[in-house]
Formats: sequence, C-alpha cells, structure tokens
Amino acid sequence: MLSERRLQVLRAIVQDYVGTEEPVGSKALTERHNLGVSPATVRNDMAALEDEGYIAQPHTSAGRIPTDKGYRLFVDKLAGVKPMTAPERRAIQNFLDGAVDLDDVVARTVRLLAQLTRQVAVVQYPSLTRSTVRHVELLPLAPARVMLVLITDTGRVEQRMVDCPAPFGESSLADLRARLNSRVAGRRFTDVPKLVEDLPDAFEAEDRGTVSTVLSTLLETLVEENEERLMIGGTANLTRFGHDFPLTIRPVLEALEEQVVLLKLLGEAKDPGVMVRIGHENAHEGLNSTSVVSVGYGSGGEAVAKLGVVGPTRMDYPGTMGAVRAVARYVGQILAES
Amino acid sequence: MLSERRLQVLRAIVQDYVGTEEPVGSKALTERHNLGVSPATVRNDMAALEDEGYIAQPHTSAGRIPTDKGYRLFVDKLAGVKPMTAPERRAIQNFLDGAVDLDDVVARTVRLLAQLTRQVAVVQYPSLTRSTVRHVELLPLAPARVMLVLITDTGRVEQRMVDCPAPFGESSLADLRARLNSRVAGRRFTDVPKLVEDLPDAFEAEDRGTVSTVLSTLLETLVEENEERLMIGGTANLTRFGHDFPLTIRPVLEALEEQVVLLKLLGEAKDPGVMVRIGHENAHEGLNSTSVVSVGYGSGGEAVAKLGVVGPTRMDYPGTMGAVRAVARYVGQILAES
DNA sequence: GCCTGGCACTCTGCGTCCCTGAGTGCCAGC
DNA sequence: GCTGGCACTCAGGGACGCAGAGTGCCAGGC
Repeated sequence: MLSERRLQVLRAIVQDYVGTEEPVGSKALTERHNLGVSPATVRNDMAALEDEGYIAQPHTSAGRIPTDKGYRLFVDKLAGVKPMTAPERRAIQNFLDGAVDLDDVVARTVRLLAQLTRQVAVVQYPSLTRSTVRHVELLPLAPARVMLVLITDTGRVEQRMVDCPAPFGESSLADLRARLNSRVAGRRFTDVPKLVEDLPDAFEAEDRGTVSTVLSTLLETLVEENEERLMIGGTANLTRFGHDFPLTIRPVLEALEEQVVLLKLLGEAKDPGVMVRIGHENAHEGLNSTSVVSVGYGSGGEAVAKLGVVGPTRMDYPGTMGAVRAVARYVGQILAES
Repeated sequence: MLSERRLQVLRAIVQDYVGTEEPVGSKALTERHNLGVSPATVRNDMAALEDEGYIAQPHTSAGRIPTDKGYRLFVDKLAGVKPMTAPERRAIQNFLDGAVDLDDVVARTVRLLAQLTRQVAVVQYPSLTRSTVRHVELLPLAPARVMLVLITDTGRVEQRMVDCPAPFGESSLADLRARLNSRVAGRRFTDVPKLVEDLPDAFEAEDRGTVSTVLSTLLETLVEENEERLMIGGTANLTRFGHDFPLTIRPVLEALEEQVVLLKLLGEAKDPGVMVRIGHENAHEGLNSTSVVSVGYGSGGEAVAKLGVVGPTRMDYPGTMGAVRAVARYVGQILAES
C-alpha cells in the first residue's frame, strides 16, 4: 500500500514528465511542487515507487519516468478528467454546428479532436444497429423498379434498388410508403421486422409480391449495412512523438492503416465512461508505445459508435480525456438534432 | 549543350544515388558503370554538370547528388517508363478484380499502389461532373424544417437539413417537390442552376423565402457532391524517407491531410501521359522535397479522375511511372466493366 | 520511527582534439 | 581532350575529459 505522499510524488512525476518530456529528478520535484519534504525523502519514496514498478530510470544517474503501470495508477486514482473551459466548449459547438451532413460531421469531428488534443484522432461512423428509422422513401424509377431510401436518426442514408416481380402503380406505392412510415418511423431497427410482417395483408393480392420484395430489401438493408467505417486525421501530430520516433512512428502508422486494428481498439470502449488503454495494454504490438483514449458517443443515452485519439503514453491524460468526452458529447447532440 | 557522355554520367549518378541513398563520387561511378573513361574525366564532366545546375554536392569533399533539375532531365530525356512484368500485371488484375463496389475499388487501388511503389498512394474518386439528377425528395420533419434528399444517376445519395424562414405547408411542399423534379430530373448538375432560377416566382409571396432557401441548399449540395473525394494510403512508407526525415516528414503529412492540396496536385495531371512533378515544381511548400507521379484514369477514352503517388525526389522514376500507369489502366478497365 | 543534510559515486551529454578516408580541383603531360 | 598525380578540404568517428544532474546510503536530529 502506498502512502498518500508517495502517491503525490507519483502524480508530480507524471505531471512533470508529461510537461517537460525529460526524466524528472528528486530535486526538481521538490522545487516545483511543494511536497513539504526534502529531496532525500523524495528519493526514498522514488526508490519505493520503483520497487513497485510504477516508475523506472532510463539509466543510472538519470531521473525517473513513469511506467505503463504508473500511468495506469495516475489515471485511475490520481487524476480526474479535466473539463473543457466555456470558450473551448463554445468553439467545439460552433465548429460542429457548421456541418452539412454526416460525412461532414465525422470529418469535422476528426479535425477538431486532432487539433484539441494535438494527437491522432479516430472517429467511427455511427453504427446502424441501435439506430432508429427516421423515414423510408420509395421512388418509382420504372414501372417495375423502385428505389428504396432509408434515412436513420443518425443522419445516415442508405439506398437500394428493388426489382419488383410485377408493375406497381403510383398510388399503391404512395399507399405503401405511407403505411410503412407510419409503422416504422421512429422505431428501432431491431423492432422493424415484427412491425411490418403483416403489412402485405393490407394490399391486393396482385401487389403482395412486390410489397414483400420491398420489405425484404428493407430488412436486408437494416441488417446488412452495419459495415463499420471510420476516419482518421492528425497523423502529422505523430512527429511530436519523441526523439527516438523514427522507430516508434512506423509501426503506429502501419497500425493506423489497418481499419480492423483500429476498430478493435475502439471496440473495447465501454459505454458511459472514457476508456484509456496505456502502452502494453493495447493488444496490437505496434501500439505498445502509445495510449488510446476513447469513448462511445450517440444521440440518445446509448452509444452508436466510438471515437478517440491515439498518442504517446506520455500524454496529458486529464486534458485528453476531457477533450474526447466533450467532443463526444457535442457530436451526440448534433446527431440528435439533425 | 551537354555531350552524350555527360548525359550518361548524369544518368549513372541518378541511378546510383537512388539505389544507395548516398552521394556518389567519381571513382565509384567509373567502377560501377563502364563509361570507358577515367575518374578524372568524370570529375570534369561532373564539374560541368554542377555548373549547369543538374547536380550538387552536400558539402565540399562529398560526392554529388542530383538536383531537381537533374531529375527533370533524367525523367524527360534519359529514362523511359519501365513496363510491369507479366506476373506483376496479372497480380494487379487479380487484386482489383476482387472488388465489390466503388469504395472497394478505390480502397484496393490505394493499397495496391502503395505496395507496388512503396510510397504514399493517392486515388481520387471518379468525378461526378457529368452526373445527372435522378430525383429530389423533400421530407417535412417539423413545421419549419425540411430534409432535402438528392439522388444521382450514379446511385449516390446526399441529404441536407433545411431550416425554413417560415412554416411551410404539406401541400406547398408537395407542389415544390413536383415542380422541382419535373424541371431537374435527368438533367446534368451543371444545368440545374439555370433551370430553377425562376422557380420561386411560381409561389405565393409568403412561401418564396422558403423556396429560395431550399433551392440554394440544393445548389450547394450539387456543388459539394461535385467536389472530389479521395483516399490515401501507405503513409507508413514515409518512414523510409531518409535520415533527416523528422524535419521532412512533418510538412508532408500535413500536406496529405489537406484534401485541397492533394486535389490540386493531382489536378495538374494531363490526360494521356504520366505526369511527374519533381521537388520544387510542386506548388505546395511542404512537398518541396517530394515528387509526385500521377496520371488520369477512366473507363472510356475520357479520364474521370486521377491517381498517383507521393515519394521522395530520390525515387525510382521509371519503375514508379510504370506502376502508376499500369494500375491506372486496370482500374479504368474495372470501372468500364462494372 | 521518520525525516534530513551530507557525501561519495555513477552516469550521460557535450565539447575538444585528432585522424582517417573519400572526394575534389587543378595542372602538366601524353 | 583524356589521364595520372598531387595537394587540399571536410564529414565522421573514436578517445578524452569535464561538468552537472541524479542517485544511494548513512549518521544525526526531531
């Protein structure tokens, strides 16, 4: 069990190291934080912290730097999430409010996150699984050809061609559109199948085939189009990584090119809180010298997708967590509004 | 005017430097290429080439490296395009044939180019300048809120929110929808502005504001839809840039994040031939130490978009040009088939 | 029992110095 | 116009030494 003061020493080490990027020694620590004890005492504490594996020295006669375990303790016990200031929040809102469509929302979110945190930003497109239907549109393209357009509450739009087994009149189509929307608008994807299963019964026998075809295409669209996409940005921030970065940066860039890796990375984020994965906690080897801060976001209380940033383990965790959380919150709002 | 041998010396310098990444001296040159003359003679030639600005020395008593001007001469006069081998061509075709949709074609092309050239690949989505409007849909979401959905003949769907200056009745909306579609359906994007400019006149004074708002949103959407998208990949290859690359790589990464810059870069590619922009020939400052090799591709005779790679000026031009040309050719084929 | 000042020790980082080797420019001779 | 020879320059790397930061440990004090 670490004493209160030792925890404070660890906190001070993390803060100083993140600020200066240089190993921090006992003397510097006592000068910059008033711990009320002498360097010698701090040295003893440091030795204890090192025994426990929270800090390490790059070489003898150098200061200490936090280990992954040290950062973990710092994040869990010693630091909160630093909230954004009011002007920052306003800036975020203004910037996101300018978005014209979903692509633009995602693109702006990436740029915003990258700028705020000065790190690499990753934003996943809202998934459809937990979305609700806003509107279904049916457009006649030819006598026996209909375009089905599905609009979700997250602003995503999917369209499909439907080849009907028989010609289908304008009025029947309008009828179907009206009935369909009155049943499914505002409902969850998962509920849709039950809601429409008896719909063909309301139509003349000759139209039932077409109605069924349209419905099954709709259901397919709902299920199929969960394909996860994502967008990344701010890779130029990788150059601020550190001195030895040629070696570090390459595997990171490679990992960032693998969508699968990134999705897995974000996928671990749980719903409410900000998730932090530090150094070796990341499964992917190339990301062993990076930390990932991610969080779910969504329009309602539920998360429909994730977003986050990737940066050096030596990062400003409270600030980054605050920025990520704030951005997620506002993106959620934007999605709910639009 | 440079003598034949001096051109050969320049060619040898470019080839050796590209291979070894180190300044090449007169002695090494005579050993590796049988020019039939002694190092002393080569030195004279080198001095002449340096006077003309084709090569330079990083410092006194070092070998020579080609300048941008030297590479330019090499590309224009001394080297051809190195064709892909038959197995390489087959591999390209196989890999691209597996694509399921447009997104996939572009994604595969990026990966392919990045792998073949071991550089950063940039692929522009096929342009929509020649697209036509299939349908415009207007959905009432709230009394003064309308969702505009634009469907193009290429199957792309764009949607926009429109906040109306005044409440707008269902019937007026239906009226607008009908009039709008009868005018623009099947027409080219570029013709739309003229076709709708007098549309507000057909409405009551109280609705005109809303109609104008909707129309201007539509026009904006058309322009944006026209806006070119692109995909990049292989940024990890930037780490092979050189020794001093921390300084070099940063502006490159920054430039690659600016879609506008990239589009301009590719935009300069002329139709038939492979275009090469070397070092300072690139307008963007951050790309002054890179070369861009790009070419147009398309399904018919017409180029509908561009693709290319960005790499260090010290690159294998013949090989890169060959790869870029071959990939463009096969992508064009795939697009024509699908 | 815990904190403190003092002390000897150990490194890295940096600057200096020097040497080697690669490469050059120039010149006289063929 | 080509060649061999020669003197010159300069980056790169190893050896050396010094200063400074930081450490561990110990004996003494509250």
